[in-house]
Amino acid sequence: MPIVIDRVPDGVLLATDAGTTERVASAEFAGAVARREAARDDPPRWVWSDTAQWYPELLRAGVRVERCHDLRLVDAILAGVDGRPPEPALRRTVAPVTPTAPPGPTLFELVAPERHEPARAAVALHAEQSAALARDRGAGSPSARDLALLAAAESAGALAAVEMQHAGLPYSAVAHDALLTEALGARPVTPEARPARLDQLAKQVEALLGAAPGTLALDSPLELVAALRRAGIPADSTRAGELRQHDHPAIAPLLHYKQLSRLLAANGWAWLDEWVHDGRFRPSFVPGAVVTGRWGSDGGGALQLPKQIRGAVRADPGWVLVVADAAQLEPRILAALSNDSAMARAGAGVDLYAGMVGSGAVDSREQAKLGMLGAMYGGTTGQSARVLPRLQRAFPHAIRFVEEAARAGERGESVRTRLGRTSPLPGEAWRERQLLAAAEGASEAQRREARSAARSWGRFTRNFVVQGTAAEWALSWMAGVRRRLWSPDQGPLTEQPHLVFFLHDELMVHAPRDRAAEVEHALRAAAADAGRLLFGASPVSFPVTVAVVERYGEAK
DNA sequence: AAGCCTAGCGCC
DNA sequence: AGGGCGCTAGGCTT
Repeated sequence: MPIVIDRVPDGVLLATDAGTTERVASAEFAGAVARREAARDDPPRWVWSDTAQWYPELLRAGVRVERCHDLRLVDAILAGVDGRPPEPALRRTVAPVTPTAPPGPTLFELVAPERHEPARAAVALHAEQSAALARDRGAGSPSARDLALLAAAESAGALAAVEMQHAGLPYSAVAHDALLTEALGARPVTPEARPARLDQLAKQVEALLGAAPGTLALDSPLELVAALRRAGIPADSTRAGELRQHDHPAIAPLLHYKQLSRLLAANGWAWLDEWVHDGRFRPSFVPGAVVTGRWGSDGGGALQLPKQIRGAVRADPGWVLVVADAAQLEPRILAALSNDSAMARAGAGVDLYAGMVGSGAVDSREQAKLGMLGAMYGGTTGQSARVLPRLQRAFPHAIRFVEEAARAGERGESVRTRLGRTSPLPGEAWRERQLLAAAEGASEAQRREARSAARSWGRFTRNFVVQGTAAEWALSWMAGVRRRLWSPDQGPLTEQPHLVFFLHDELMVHAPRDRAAEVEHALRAAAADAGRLLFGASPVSFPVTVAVVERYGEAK
């Protein structure tokens, strides 16, 4: 649903081509918009179907959008709250536009001027959504204020995602290549050939397992397990964790092979060729991809950039990377959600886990971390389960909160994040199973399976409230950082401090060195803002660690 | 050839 | 019997 801009009575700018039959070239359009934007004191909020669809082209034309309302993303949230399917008109029919793609059809050519239905639908949807965001849904439902905040944060995230793709993460292909060469040997002439170091390790493993050179497909788990067994290693799988349990001379080189093979397959030269150009890594980010509200990615693997290669992420000369990480975000979120004052006190410093040790609740930082992760994920075994009783005594409100979220899921109910994002309900098969198991004459096996499925859904809802609220905090943080860095008068986005990376609880800003302190302040201040936005006067703090570095690998 | 699944491992 | 993802390779089905 493309774009003409118009004022609507509440001061919102609406993206619609209703009433306009003129064909306008997009550059011309963008220029007109830019002038109009610059003349305003009160920044407009653009309303459009899909930020990822429309914003890249505007950015390329030099137009930055400060605020928007993403109909598709907001509708998905509201649909979840109201338990209805998402609006079909907002289904994505065209792939999102690559920020660096050569200009395709202009915005106006994408919809013939004689067909205004999509635009009219956009107007109607926006009216509906505005009403829905303001509607009181009764006790226990998210407030209009919270949903509006969530809509704004989600939409701001969508803008930031496009801007990050547009700017790209500064990345040294030379450094990456050097790193690969150091680990694997020189780049083979053909992509199928095994680099020297990898080949050497493969032959070593074959020899140690008693196989002839070139006869063992190390990348095939089935073949490898068989070969291990033939060599007297009682392996059930080829997972690194299991292999380490076995004592055999072939294990060490095999683990090394697997590590290098992984590096080559996931982030080797092919990856470099595909994703790094002109000194920038431009992965895709997908806001709202995960039901909890976390972002996803669909190309480039932005959210899985291995620590091993982060040294290749390098600021431009004279610039720095300001890398900020929200310290122990999820347990802090839980402390705030549950109003657990003991946990809030433990989190008064920068290290919540150390604070838990200091309060005497647990013996070690490692124990604190494992225990909290287990509590938030629903772990029932190992060390995390052993620590749980102590956590329960020390932080009863926090533990009760996640337990109640788990029980709700086990009953087949939905749960909500702080701002109201609602978990999906289990499917029909799940319900059927629970009913059958509860009926008279159900077999022991049926009851056991139903119980297991219920527990599993409970682990999902248990985690949903924490992971989802953490995602809301992170979106609010990002939106705040973006707002604080915003200055449309100072030229293009990439000539001033700008966001380049986001990783669930971590933000990175690429900035001229002499502006690093200002950026650091923005990152810290926005984090404090985010805490207040979500939790008001809660005593829980949300400290961020900030590193000003030239290479991402130096942070942390 | 394309699509789907699993194994395994990378990130949080 | 620990939550959420994406990606690759192998291996199967269509």
